Amino acid sequence: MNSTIYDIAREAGVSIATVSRVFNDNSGVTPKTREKVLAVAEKMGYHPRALAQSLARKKSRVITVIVPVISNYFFMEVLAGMQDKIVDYDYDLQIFNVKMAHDSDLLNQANHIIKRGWGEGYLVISVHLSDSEWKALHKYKVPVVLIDEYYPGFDTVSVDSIEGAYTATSHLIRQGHRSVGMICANPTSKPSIDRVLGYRRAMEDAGYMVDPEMIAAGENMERDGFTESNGYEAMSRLLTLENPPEACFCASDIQALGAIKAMKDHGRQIPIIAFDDLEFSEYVGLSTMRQPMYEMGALAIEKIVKRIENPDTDVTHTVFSPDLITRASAPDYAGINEPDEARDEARISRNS
Amino acid sequence: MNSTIYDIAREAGVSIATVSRVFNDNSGVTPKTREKVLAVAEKMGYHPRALAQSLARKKSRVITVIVPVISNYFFMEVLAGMQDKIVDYDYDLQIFNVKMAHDSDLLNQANHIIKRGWGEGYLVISVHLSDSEWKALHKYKVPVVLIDEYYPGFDTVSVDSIEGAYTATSHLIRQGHRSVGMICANPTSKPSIDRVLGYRRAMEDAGYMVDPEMIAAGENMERDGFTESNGYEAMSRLLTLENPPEACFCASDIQALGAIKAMKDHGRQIPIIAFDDLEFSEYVGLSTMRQPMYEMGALAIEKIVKRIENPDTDVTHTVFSPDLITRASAPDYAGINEPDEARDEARISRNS
DNA sequence: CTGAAAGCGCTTACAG
DNA sequence: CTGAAAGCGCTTACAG
Repeated sequence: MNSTIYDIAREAGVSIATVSRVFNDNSGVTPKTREKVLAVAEKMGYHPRALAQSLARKKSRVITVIVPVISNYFFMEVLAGMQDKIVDYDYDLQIFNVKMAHDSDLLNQANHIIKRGWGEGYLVISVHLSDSEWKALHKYKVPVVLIDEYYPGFDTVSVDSIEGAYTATSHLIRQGHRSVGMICANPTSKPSIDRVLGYRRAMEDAGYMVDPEMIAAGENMERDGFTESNGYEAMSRLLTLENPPEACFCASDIQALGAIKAMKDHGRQIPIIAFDDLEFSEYVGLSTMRQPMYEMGALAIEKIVKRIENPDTDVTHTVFSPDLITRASAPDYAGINEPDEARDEARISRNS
Repeated sequence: MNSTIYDIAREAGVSIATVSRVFNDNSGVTPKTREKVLAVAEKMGYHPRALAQSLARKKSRVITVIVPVISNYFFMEVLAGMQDKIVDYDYDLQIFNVKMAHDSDLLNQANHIIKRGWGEGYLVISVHLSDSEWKALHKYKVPVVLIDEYYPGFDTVSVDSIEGAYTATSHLIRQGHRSVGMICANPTSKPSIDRVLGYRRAMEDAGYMVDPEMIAAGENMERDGFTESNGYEAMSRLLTLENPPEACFCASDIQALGAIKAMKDHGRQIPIIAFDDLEFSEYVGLSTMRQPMYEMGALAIEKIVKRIENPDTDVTHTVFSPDLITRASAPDYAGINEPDEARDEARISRNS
C-alpha cells in the first residue's frame, strides 16, 4: 500500500522510468515488461501518487471551485452541472469554501487559495469583489472563470438579474395588480442589488411610485439572506403593512418557500414570482424566473478547461436571460403564458 | 507569481531553508531576516506551493470526501456540517464524486481515488458495499470514516433507518389508519432497504398484513430514486390502487414533495410522514423523521481528524436515532406529540 | 525498447 | 540563528 515506484521497479527488475511509462502508457513498453510491472504493482497495491505526479508534471489536473458556503441550493445545482461535465475531461474537482464573514476579506481568502496553487484553474462562484479587487486578482494571470458575476478581464457566465427582475415585476403589473412588493436579500449581495434594480425599473416604467416599505427582507442575513426564514419574515412584514401589496416579486425560490408559509400563517394569499427555479419549485407550484444553473456549471467547466489548455484566447462572457415559468403561485390569467416546455430554449447568450 | 523559494532566497540573500522557516514560523528567525524575506515574498507575490509542501512533508492536510453525486439535499446538509467543522482544524476539503452507474464498480472508483493519495483521510458518504468489498477497502489501512453506513472495521456515523421507519409507521398506525402504504426508493439502496424493513416490522407488530402493492416507487431511479418525480409517481400509483392506503410513510423528504403534489393533483389527501427533515421541510409542513445531517457531517470531520492524528485508537460507531417531527402533513391528533424543541436531544449514540 | 540522471518546489534533520 | 544537503515520489528529455 505504501510502496513507491522504486519498490515496484526493484521487484520487477526494471528501472523506475519503465514503471512510470507503463502507468502513463506512453512510449512502447514491451508487452512482457508491461505485464510484469503491472503484476507486481497489483500485488503490492501500487498506484502512482497524484501528489508526486503533479509536482513532476507541473500540473495537477485539478480544478478548484471557490464558493461561499456549499450548502446553498443555487450552488448545488451549479455544482451538479460541473460534476457531470467534468467527466468529459480528465480533471478533478476540488472545492474550497470562503467565509463571507468579513466582506473585505474575501479577496485575501481567494488569494490564499490561489497562491497555494492546488488547482490549475479556478471557478469562482458568487464571490463579488470591487473593481480594484478584481484587478488585483487578475494580476495573478491564473485561469479563472467567474460564475454569477461579470468582470471584463475574466471569462464569465452569469444571468441577467436586472432583466429577470424586470420581467417578473412587469408580468405581475400587467396582471393588473395595483401594488407589487418585493422580497430582497442582503443589501450588499450583488444578485439582490440587481434584482431590486430590475424591480424598480419595471415599477417606474409602469408609472408606479416605488414605496421603500414595499421592499422587505428578513433580519437574518445568514447566506446573504437567501434562506426560508428570511423570506418568511420578509413576507410577514409586507402583509402587516398598513397597505399590503397585492402581489410580490421575491429574490429567490428559497425565500419564496418561507414567504408562502407566511401567507398561509397570515391567512392571506397574494401572487408571488420568485427567482431561480430550483428543482423542487415545480413541485410546490412556484412561479419563478428560471436560471439555467446546471447549464451554467457545465459551461463554466468547458470554459476553464479551454483556458487552461489555451491561456491566450480571448475572454468570453455568457449572460443567460432568465425565463419566466408560471405555476400556481402566480397563475397566468392574462394568457401571457410561457409553458414549461419552453424552459430550455428562449435563452439568450451573448458573447463579447 | 510563479516565483519559487529559490527566487525569494536569492533576492533576500538567505538560504531556502531560511525562507522555508519564515513561512512555517518554526525555529527562531531573526526579526530582521524574517522581515526581509517577507518583504521580497510580498513583492514577488510568493507563497509556498501546497503541492510541494505536501510531498516534502508527506502530508497534504486535505481530507477527501467520496460521495455519489453532490447534488442531493442529504449530502448537502452533511457537507454543510463538514465545512463548518473543518475550520476548527487546519485541513481542506476535497470532494470527489463516484458514479453509481455500475454498482460493482463503486469499489474500484473508491480504490482509485484512495490510491492516488490526495487525501490523508477519506470520508465516504452513502457508498454501500458488500462485506468482501469493505474488507478489500479496509486492507489499505488508510483513515476512513463511513457516513450513512455501518461496518465494524471503520469509524462510522449513521442513523438507524429501521428504527426511524418503525417509529413513523407505528405513529401512523396508532393514529387509527387502517391501511398504511409506503413510498420506497431504489430496491438496491441501503437506506431504502432498511426503511422498508422498519415499515414491515411496524406493520407486522401491529398485526397488519403487508400488501406488496402498498409499497411503491417511481420508475426513475436517478439518484437512487430520491427525487421529487419518483415520489410523485409512487404516490400516483398508491392513490390509483383499488384500495388506496389511508396514510403513507415515505422514504425521503424529497420524494414526499412529489407525493404531496400527486395528492393535490389526484384530489386526495392522506397523512404522510417522510424521512430526513431537510431545511425546507419545515416550510412545506412536512412531518418527518429527522436525521441530524449537519451534526453527522461535523462529527465525521472530528472522527477523521482524530484518526489521522492518532491512527491506532479504537474504532467508534455513532448511530443516531431519528426523531419524529410532526407537522401539517401528518398532524398529531392523538397527542403523541414530540415538539420541535426536542429535535436536538433524544439522540442515542452507542459506541463499540 | 529501456536506463541514468536531472528536476519539480518544498521540508527537515544535521552541523555549525 | 542559519546553511548545505538529502529526500519526498514521481516524470521526462537524453542517450544508448
